[in-house]
Amino acid sequence: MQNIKILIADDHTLIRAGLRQLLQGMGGFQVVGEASNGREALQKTQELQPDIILLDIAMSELNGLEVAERVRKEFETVYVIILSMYSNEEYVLQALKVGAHGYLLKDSAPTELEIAIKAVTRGETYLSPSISKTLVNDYLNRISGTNQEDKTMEGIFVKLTSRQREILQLIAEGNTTKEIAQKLFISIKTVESHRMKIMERLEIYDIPGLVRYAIRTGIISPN
Amino acid sequence: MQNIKILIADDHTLIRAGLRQLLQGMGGFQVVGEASNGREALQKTQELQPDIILLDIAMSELNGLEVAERVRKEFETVYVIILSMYSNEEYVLQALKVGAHGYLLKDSAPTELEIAIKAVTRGETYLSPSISKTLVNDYLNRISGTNQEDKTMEGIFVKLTSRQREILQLIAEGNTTKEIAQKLFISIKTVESHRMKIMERLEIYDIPGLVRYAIRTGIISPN
DNA sequence: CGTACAATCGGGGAATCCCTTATTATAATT
DNA sequence: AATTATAATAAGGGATTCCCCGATTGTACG
Repeated sequence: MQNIKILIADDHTLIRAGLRQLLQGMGGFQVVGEASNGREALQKTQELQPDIILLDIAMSELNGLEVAERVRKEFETVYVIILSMYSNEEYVLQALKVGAHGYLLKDSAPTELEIAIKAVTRGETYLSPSISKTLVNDYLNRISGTNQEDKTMEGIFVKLTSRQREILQLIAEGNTTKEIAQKLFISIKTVESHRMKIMERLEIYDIPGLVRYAIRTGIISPN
Repeated sequence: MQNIKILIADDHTLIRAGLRQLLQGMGGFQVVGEASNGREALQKTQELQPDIILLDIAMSELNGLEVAERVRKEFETVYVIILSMYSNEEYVLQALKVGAHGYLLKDSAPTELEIAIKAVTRGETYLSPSISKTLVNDYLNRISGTNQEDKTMEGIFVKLTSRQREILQLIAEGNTTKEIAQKLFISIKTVESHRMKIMERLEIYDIPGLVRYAIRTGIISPN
């Protein structure tokens, strides 16, 4: 069995060096190159023809998701694993959409990296276990169904109804349940009911989490 | 010459594993432990009595700068190196202010890490070369001159006490009052009291507002 | 016409929030 | 040394919210 050739793309030199050491310590892997930004990642993919690219999302020039998309189009034989700090649904969905083979959180055990690489080279798709299953299922259902315009990246707009978004925004803007009820001329109980539905949908069960979600998805700004 | 005992504190397991491999490959260093959040970093510092702590800034529970401040106060023999993605003026200044011995960008060569650790153990202060000299000189001038209250951190760091920032972070991360009380080993009533003081100081009287403030000022990220 | 789901509302108990007050310790000032 | 200020701790108590249950109505879709 030949070594698996790997290209590491991450903005941070120390992180790249660390990953390189980690992979070399595992055996069976050969780090054939490093890239310190997205554009370089594309160049080196062409030059070095690796089996696998490990792609950080937050890179200058061209972010990891962009790189993933182009690599998938231009180099069909290269497997792409996204390495991300975040389990944001938007990122994960976008990664799936552009055809990444793996999505691994930086908060993963080293062995998980090994497992992910091996799974991907067998043609499987690997996602970090902590990534919501329902999320992925939703996505898969959606794309397998009537396709049309891809509704994937409407982000929040597919997950919540209009009313729920309205209430989420009011919550994130600091209105209390009572205030929301008054503004919308509905009962406090109804607002509570909406809030709970929102929490279930998003799988976020605390108010600060809802606020952060609203900011991430652009429903409100932090200002 | 004995091995230098190192504690690594970073939210991300993969990054920690990478750094560990990197340091072990260098020789002369012994990674005696890892911490996956700020509070754990404090605990392990006490337990393991390392010579050096490598501290990421963006950590849950307690951010790296807070940890640095406390470690400097409580464990005078431990050297502190901040490992950061950013060369933000505010971060660097704050790091200097709380008495960190080093500030290293994650975008540094592996050898720089080695150099930094050795410099620091000799009692020197090490900063990544790309960090502006003028910045540091300005700071040093300011503190050596008429001291007064340090106006450096007009942002968050003058408005809140360390304890208050800690609690604000925990609130914004979605911990309930009870959870915070348990984590800090204090009464619920005390947490409530802190929260009210924070609200008065910031003139923000709702939790979503506090969360937005924490995001604006970089105490937490929206993710 | 049945199934699904959105939007509405209620009961009731647990938990939190909000306001006031208080004690102790430490830091700064005089 | 005495005073003042402020941080960190905590309790009491009433108002409010949260959370888990269920229920009704309307609408869209096959």
